[in-house]
Amino acid sequence: MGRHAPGKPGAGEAATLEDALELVRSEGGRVTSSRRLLLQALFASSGHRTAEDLAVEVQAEAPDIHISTIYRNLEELERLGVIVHSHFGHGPTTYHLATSVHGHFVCEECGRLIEVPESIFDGLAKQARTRFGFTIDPHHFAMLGRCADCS
Amino acid sequence: MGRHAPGKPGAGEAATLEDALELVRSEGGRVTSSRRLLLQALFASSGHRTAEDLAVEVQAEAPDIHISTIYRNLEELERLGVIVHSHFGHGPTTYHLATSVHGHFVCEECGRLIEVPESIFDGLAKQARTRFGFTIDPHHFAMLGRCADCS
DNA sequence: ACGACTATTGCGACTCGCTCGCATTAGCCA
DNA sequence: TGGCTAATGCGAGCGAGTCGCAATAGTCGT
Repeated sequence: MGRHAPGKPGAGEAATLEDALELVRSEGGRVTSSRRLLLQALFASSGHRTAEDLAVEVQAEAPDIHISTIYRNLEELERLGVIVHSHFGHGPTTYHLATSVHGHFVCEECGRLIEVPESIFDGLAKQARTRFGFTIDPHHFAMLGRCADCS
Repeated sequence: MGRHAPGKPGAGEAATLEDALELVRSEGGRVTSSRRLLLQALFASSGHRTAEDLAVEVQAEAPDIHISTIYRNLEELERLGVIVHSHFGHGPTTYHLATSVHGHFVCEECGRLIEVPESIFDGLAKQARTRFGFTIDPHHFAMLGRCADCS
């Protein structure tokens, strides 16, 4: 816990919806209803959500909120460090709160997602660094393969 | 060496263009000029090629060959085990001969690609299997991060 | 060498997941 | 209350494929 996407100045974390809105405000952003609804959706379920998915939920409350607004807000919230996104093989980008960063294994056959502690990548990270000077980011892209049921 | 994408029945490898065409023929496929030109392009350079990229090269010889034909042939050649594809973060799918399968590190900042031996994933593979019953496929999707220059 | 059979092709239309420009709306602060 | 400008809705566009269909062309048996 306590880690977020690296490198962005002014990034911070938010444990509650109000914290997140406060963070938006403190950066000169405005608290709009689309922002609030989007954050509500994100805080309501702890899982991985696609933009489409979130749009449907937000639009249940306010049907006029456009998908492009969702994307723009997701981008902004990520810049602020409130959320992070990951890619699971084929299929759309998923977003979740930055408070729970972890690695992902995704089954190429059935699509099943397994959340794994980032520490499982420690050995690989070390080798990558010493042998190739490369710093891996195990969170951003999932590791693909086959789950127990499919292999 | 000697390993290819797992699981496909009838899969084989081809060391030369003629071997590959023979394999196509032996599976009831036809040796067409688009097939031959595509394989020529693939054998000519050992790197990672996108479909677009290959299309341009093929079309230099035969301008009428449509991009959809390229995609269909790439799919078929992969089914036969002649080539494999990988995904490098954002950006299009890349294809290369199955004779050199390896892992990939891709820099999220500058896009640089580092080819790494699959053995670097051995420790992770073992942990993934014992702790989660998950068999990783380190070739299909690249591991993202930062290269020495960008970190 | 000739058909017939059917794999393959070219073409165009379409999808998915975004991304962008632009005119309008609406937060926020004085 | 007004003004400044961030944010929004809308629609068009884009990259990377994917698909149905009618026309074409390899291959094989004779």
